[in-house]
Amino acid sequence: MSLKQLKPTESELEILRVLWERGEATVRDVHEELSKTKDAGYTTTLKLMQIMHEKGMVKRDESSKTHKYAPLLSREKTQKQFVGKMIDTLFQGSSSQLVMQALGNHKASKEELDEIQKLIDNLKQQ
Amino acid sequence: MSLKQLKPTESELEILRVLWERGEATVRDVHEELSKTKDAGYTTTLKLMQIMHEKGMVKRDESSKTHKYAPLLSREKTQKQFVGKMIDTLFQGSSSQLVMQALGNHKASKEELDEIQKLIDNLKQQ
DNA sequence: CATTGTATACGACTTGTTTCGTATCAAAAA
DNA sequence: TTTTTGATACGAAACAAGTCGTATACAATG
Repeated sequence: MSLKQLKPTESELEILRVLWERGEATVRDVHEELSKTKDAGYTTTLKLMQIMHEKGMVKRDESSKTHKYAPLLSREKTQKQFVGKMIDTLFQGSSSQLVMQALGNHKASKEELDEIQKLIDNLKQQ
Repeated sequence: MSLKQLKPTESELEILRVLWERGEATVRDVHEELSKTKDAGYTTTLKLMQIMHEKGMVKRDESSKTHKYAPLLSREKTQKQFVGKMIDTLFQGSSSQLVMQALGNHKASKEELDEIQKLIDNLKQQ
């Protein structure tokens, strides 16, 4: 029953994105942030966050009237989970194919490329 | 109304995976392949593939009693779609972060690493 | 104290996905 | 020709996600 297999939905990921960024946020914080790109009512966001709380994805500080939410899933674990799944179903198990896709279609700065190169050098040494 | 915005579900991706691999397959082919890792009845797979046909995700050759299905979404386009989405929602828009994640957690062979290195060299030149 | 504004709780509706039972059809086997 | 086998079609149930209306609580303000 660990957190490992909790798989956030699309909307839950959007909320988590905000929580990861801020560390902690109220429903209104999150809702305002999401409103920039999406239009759903306040109670929709509220309900979603309540459900996430039930599922154990976020923790809730109820000490004041206005609850504060914080993520329980780490960004890293979640990234790992999704990347793994994606490599399996979409890239025939080959991480390098995913890498080529990502680098080929989405620009990265010279600095980022340098960093990746460093990582590759490291991996090759082992 | 292009194919661009068709977003395959989890189950649809599994079916597409088989179709991409084989180029063309019957419902039974697909179902047998999926049975290895999943247990759902034959008619479930059938229905799913019929719906995919309605949605325009696959084409269907009905010239013989046993229909043959083939993908209409390309693997590349679909990969691109999902990778893009993922970079946005999970990697703050940074492709290199996704790359680091993928390389860090999932082994790649020396040959693959070489290939990636070549790609990076190319990208740097521009 | 009454009103207003801002919260949470909760139930219910809508839409989409997955599942499967059953009907039907056609070709191959008996 | 009758039966059996293997295929598609189709409807409906089960489930899940997302949406929102409304009830209710409470504190700040008038």
